Amino acid sequence: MKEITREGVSYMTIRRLPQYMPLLRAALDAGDHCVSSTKISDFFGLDPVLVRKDLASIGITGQARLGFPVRELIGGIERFLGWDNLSEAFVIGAGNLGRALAGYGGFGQHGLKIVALFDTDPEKVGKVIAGKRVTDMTKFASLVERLRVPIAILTVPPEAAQDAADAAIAAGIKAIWNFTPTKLTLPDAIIVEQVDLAASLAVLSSRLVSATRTPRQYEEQPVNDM
Amino acid sequence: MKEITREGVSYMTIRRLPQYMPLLRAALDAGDHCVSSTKISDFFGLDPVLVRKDLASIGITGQARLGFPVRELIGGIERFLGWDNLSEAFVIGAGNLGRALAGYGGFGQHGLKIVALFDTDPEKVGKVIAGKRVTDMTKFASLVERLRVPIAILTVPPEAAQDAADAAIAAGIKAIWNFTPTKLTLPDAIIVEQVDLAASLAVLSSRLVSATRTPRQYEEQPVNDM
DNA sequence: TAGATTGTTAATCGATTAACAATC
DNA sequence: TAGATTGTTAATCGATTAACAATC
Repeated sequence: MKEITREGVSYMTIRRLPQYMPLLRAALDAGDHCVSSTKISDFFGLDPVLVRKDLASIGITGQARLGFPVRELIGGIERFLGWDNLSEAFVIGAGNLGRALAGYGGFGQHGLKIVALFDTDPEKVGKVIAGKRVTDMTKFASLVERLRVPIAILTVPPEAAQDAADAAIAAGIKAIWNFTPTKLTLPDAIIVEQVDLAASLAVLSSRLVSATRTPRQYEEQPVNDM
Repeated sequence: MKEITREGVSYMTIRRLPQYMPLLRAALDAGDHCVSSTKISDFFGLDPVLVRKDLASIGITGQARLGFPVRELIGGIERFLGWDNLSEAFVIGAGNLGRALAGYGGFGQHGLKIVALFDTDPEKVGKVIAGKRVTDMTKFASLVERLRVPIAILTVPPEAAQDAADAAIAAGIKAIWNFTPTKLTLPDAIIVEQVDLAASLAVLSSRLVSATRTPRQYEEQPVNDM
């Protein structure tokens, strides 16, 4: 088992690594023992050197002439991302978005296990979504402590986001995956990952404007990457 | 009305611009005529020069000693992003995620108007979500053509994503906001913006691994930005 | 061996930060 | 005027790409 490096891995590399996984899993299913950086890069329109750099930066090496051993590659990426051990998460906010995330079956492959949803609305409390119970928010702190849940997924209305985040931190949550558009002010030690739909939409709509208002320009737009 | 530049605006700038908006709207509500780059940058932990560069790149200039006129600033950003004219969108896939997006009231401020949802499931067709009707997917093409809807928001199951995208393009859709984890293969002229939750989760979980497996490291992690 | 592929070192490119003059 | 703030030019930093030697 190779040593996984942790320092010196760039932000962009971390974002690309999970994208490699479906291709690698497909290769494994097809019975391939090795996969070349060229095969990976072709699929994503990347430079093969970039793929090798990504893999080298987490300590995975290939073999000249053969490529990278698929099984080790998958294991290495999973280990680097912490996807080899499931991390448990609570969803705060059992609206449509919270329920959509709770119902998504794919997070298991990404090392995430949603355990329960929380809400303040008595109408919602008690319901079960994809096998996960909607629990009253008053029980949040004690359950975080008892189950040592490290992650809160925030899907409350924007105006409730800061309070919910504060409550989560007070309860001992280590990381917040924030799906609300609210910018949170939290202690530095807390890990916050923002899902910024406004930014994503801005990229889309600014390209659309370029394409429609000045048709000739859209071929010169920066490539999709996010 | 100042001229808005379109070329030479970086990807990161485009992603930051919408984040400035809530602060600017708040300043406007508070009756401020001007806001300085320092005030904006403080709020986000950015360098004030970066804010000025962002604004300069879309052709907005400030006044020494005063800062930037709030009203012009808001107008300029909205115009650059195309948020001054509402773009209409169809949601394909009326599951929890599609319904969550259809029910979100904030897109109007971001120049997006969700007009209807589409699904193949007869159980869902006919229902109304936040005033938007769930329509049978068979009617998609004719409605895109009739209403000249430029944007499709893709919230179908992963395995249905490519087919749905192909259908959208065939119908005349110009841009796809893809919420599925499926990498789409589409003509170059089509604008695709990927909401990549796996990438976002990878950033979160790799930091969490660093923090828990090697506690001393987490202070040296790259800053939040997404 | 020959050739495909990796891994490393240097060059390029782009974005951010630093320094400082210009302005109101 | 003095001082806060902008805008520009240069320096730094980081990520990507190019060139090429090493390897199986």
